[in-house]
Amino acid sequence: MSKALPTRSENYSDWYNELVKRANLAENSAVRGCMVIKPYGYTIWENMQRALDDMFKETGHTNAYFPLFIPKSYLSKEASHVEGFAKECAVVTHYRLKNASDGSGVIVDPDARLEEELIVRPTSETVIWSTYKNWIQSYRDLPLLINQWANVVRWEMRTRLFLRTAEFLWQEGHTAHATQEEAVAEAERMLDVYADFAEEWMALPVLKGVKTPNERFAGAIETYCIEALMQDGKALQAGTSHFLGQNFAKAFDVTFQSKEGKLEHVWGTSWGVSTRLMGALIMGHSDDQGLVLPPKLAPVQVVIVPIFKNEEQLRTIDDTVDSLTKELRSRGIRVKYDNSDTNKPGWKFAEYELQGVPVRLGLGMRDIENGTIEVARRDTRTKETRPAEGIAAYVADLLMEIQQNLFNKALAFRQSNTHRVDNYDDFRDVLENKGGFILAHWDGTSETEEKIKEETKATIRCIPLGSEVEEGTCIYTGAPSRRRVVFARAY
RNA sequence: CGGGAAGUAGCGCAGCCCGGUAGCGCAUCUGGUUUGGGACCAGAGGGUCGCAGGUUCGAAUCCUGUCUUCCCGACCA
Repeated sequence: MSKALPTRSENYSDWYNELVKRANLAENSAVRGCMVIKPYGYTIWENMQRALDDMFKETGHTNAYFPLFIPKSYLSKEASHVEGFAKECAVVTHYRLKNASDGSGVIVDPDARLEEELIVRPTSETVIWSTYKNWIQSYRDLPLLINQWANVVRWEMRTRLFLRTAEFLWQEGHTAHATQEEAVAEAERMLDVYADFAEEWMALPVLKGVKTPNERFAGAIETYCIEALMQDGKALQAGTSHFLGQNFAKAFDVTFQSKEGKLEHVWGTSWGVSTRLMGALIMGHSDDQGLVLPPKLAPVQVVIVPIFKNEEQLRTIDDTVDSLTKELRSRGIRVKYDNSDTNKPGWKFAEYELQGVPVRLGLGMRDIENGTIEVARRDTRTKETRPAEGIAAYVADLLMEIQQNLFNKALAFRQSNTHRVDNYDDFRDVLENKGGFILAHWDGTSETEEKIKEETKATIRCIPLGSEVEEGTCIYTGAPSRRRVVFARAY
């Protein structure tokens, strides 16, 4: 690995791409639009999965698994749903290969055409609702609260590591309820779960809101979302939760008998977050030295680097570190002791910074003599020498402080990059020169939304939940408006 | 699918205009000196120059075709 990353200010895209590769998170695969997630990156994803999964369990959900392939006829049962996904589906048409008669290699056997094509799932509503039809008969079967961890495929034209890939990993929850109120409450509850996860684990503040009809999930009545702000001033949709109404229940004829004995269609929700969260995590905190990870998600929370001139010194340091490591581990801290002699300390310092390890402890003969230890924190890039006595407790506190500090920094960044704007000129000016979230009045029509998007590339990220009513006029048409919505350019 | 650019060692690139049998940096291996912020010296290994044709005594270099990748658009979590 050679020297410095591109800087964020020079070229944000280059910086991001290089960072993802150099920090060993992921790389492009030879397979079109697909990504290889490397062990280090995958470990972060696993940490996210574990935390999310616990939250799903706490809210009463269980995991299950549904097929990768969706018969074409399933996908087309809900009209707006298929329309939304039709343009990005991978389709299986054959089930066998054979040797070419001219010996040129293997070809698709034309005799092995499938009677009905199979779609590689872009999302699983259709297979799942076709299954739910058999699982639900009575109100006693409800609510049905299921989540699946899976991969999905969307044939994207242009891809970017973690943010947009042809195949990605995600979780998708699919629930069925007896009443509309309960389903809406579920969609809102899961949005809260996502927001809590983003803020408490990823240390990223998010805006909660609902999408405009234009941006709504294909087949949903209402799409809730969380939106995060990246360091280049662009928005990133970090998670969505959909109230599906009875759309899928009707399309797949999923009914139940109520207490009163009436046959009714169930009410549905679906919600998901993907490996895109990795992109949000990277873009949200990292700097020109590399990745910055919140301690709660970091595969390694503390790295210990010995500084030694010979074998004998190393053995002395090893002994000291051994008890320190045990003490840290007993507090549940993930520790790595890198006493390899293949790289010098300076190289290790730079490398672990690149990988975003929150805390680094440096220990040499000087420290052993003085009873000290060097503590370096990744978030502020500051170092201090502290007494070795009580260092484990200090580090445990420091990790929590770093977690909080990252959130505070991200929140302060979002606040200073959120602008209230009252006319179109200012709107364009802020968009071009500052970026960030723009709070502006909108007349509520799709036409206006489309025009603004065409002219500025900015989209309505969300209509914030719980925002106060404020009389105003649309920045584009001047028509009356009763609340501000959030505009931004987005990933 | 439109508009650009690029395919040469594991990675990043030069060489191409003006044909003469392939080079640099990083990485790797060996030996030595080093080790508190990305060490240094010496040596070594590694490439049918994307692929297929053509021109030529001779092609990484010129011509034709083709494939792939990347960037900018259309599409999207």
